[in-house]
Amino acid sequence: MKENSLLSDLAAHLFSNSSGNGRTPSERELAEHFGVSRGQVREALAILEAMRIVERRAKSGIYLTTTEASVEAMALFARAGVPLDPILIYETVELRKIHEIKAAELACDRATEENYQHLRDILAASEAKLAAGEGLAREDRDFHLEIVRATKNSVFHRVCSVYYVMGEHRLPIYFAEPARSRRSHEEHIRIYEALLARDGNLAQALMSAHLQGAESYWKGLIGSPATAAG
Amino acid sequence: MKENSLLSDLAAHLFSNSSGNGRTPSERELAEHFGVSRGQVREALAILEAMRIVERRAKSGIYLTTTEASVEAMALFARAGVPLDPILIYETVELRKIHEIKAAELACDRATEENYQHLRDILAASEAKLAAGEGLAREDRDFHLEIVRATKNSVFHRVCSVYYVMGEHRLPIYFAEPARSRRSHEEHIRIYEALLARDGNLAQALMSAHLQGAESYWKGLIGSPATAAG
DNA sequence: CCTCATATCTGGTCATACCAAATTTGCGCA
DNA sequence: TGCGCAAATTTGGTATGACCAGATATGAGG
Repeated sequence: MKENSLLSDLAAHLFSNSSGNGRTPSERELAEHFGVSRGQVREALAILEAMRIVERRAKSGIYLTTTEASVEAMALFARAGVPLDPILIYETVELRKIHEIKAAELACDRATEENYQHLRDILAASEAKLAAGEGLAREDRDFHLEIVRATKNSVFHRVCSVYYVMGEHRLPIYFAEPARSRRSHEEHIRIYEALLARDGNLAQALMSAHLQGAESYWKGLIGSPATAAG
Repeated sequence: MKENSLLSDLAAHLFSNSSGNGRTPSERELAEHFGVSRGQVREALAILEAMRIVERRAKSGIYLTTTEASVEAMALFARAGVPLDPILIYETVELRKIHEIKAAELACDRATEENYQHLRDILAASEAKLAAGEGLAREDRDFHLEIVRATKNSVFHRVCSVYYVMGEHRLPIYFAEPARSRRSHEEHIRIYEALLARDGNLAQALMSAHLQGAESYWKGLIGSPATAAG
């Protein structure tokens, strides 16, 4: 779990210490602030630039470019604790629905015994967590990603993995409510049964209803997405 | 168009010059090979590591980790001219279908006059290209991405942008055939009309049929995806 | 208050050096 | 010949310092 803490810290720092025009402190200042060499700062900045979080202009400075940030960048932000624009969260949930309802359908055709076994393991782990009064953040993520994995489309899995990283800090909050964890778990069981029966339509419907709960939760939390227009 | 050529070249070089266990040449060797300082190589490697293309093990070496590469990494590969695993291409096309059919439906509800104007501009540009006997690679990408943009979901757009970067080298080949360009263009027109009529079902159906053509093309080119199982 | 020359700042790049752990080499022993 | 272990080497991780040239800020002069 060591990860690259400088990268996360730097990303967070840049957002707190940028002037109106999005200009951040210079490499030399950042190096001094974090107590590392300029080389280390440059390495981290290279990554942030590849993620389109910042733009480095020669002989001028480093500027934030949030509007163009890639999805991988958003995951990094979430990890670093940088608050994401609520609209982005709402958009992510919508995209997640598109992905996972389709994944449920495809998984009905393509899931192998290995996938089913993993799902059973995850459900068992969930039971244990529930019995212990703990939240299901990790198990929820594992369950959903295993279904995506069952589509046998690795690109699909790569894409979906990203927004679960984004939710790393948020899911535990969502599942802090025991009633929510239990209901989610029971819905997972029904989805698993539909997958096992290879009933594509049922799996889609159940997944849709399941995700609707999450969508409503976020909607209620961040208010109307009407401001997203424009 | 300058881009970071060292990054692309390095990625390509690592694939050509790695030993059986995936170990690549050392930083010092790479620096000498490309005629740059070790610092530059490290900056590029930091990005490749962030993309999960390589793993740097302290005091040991740099190792390829293709299986875990992110989608952004795949786009980088494509740009660098590194041949992608045909299975990945097939998987990407499948994912694209999932995305864009849904995007067409959503766009019917959310497209604004600005979107329609952009689509008209792109179609006009396509006509011009066709008249000049040129391929429609760029216009095809712009058309499809504009529909995704019309969903007003920026995360959606970010995700979809990635695999158009991946196709940068391939699309021109696809559209080299004039008959294909013309048919594609005519299908675009029909899709535009469905969007304008805000007929979600029709737009989905047309988009599905349109993408089916591309899927067949790739399928025929790379053979049966049966080997993707397992 | 505006203009323009000058001093300063900034990213881009390179060369070197040291560290400590991983890896390889090779000597000596069985 | 084969094995084991210590010494030499390689490797990534990190820091320091320097130079370049263009962008930027500063300030004197009109």
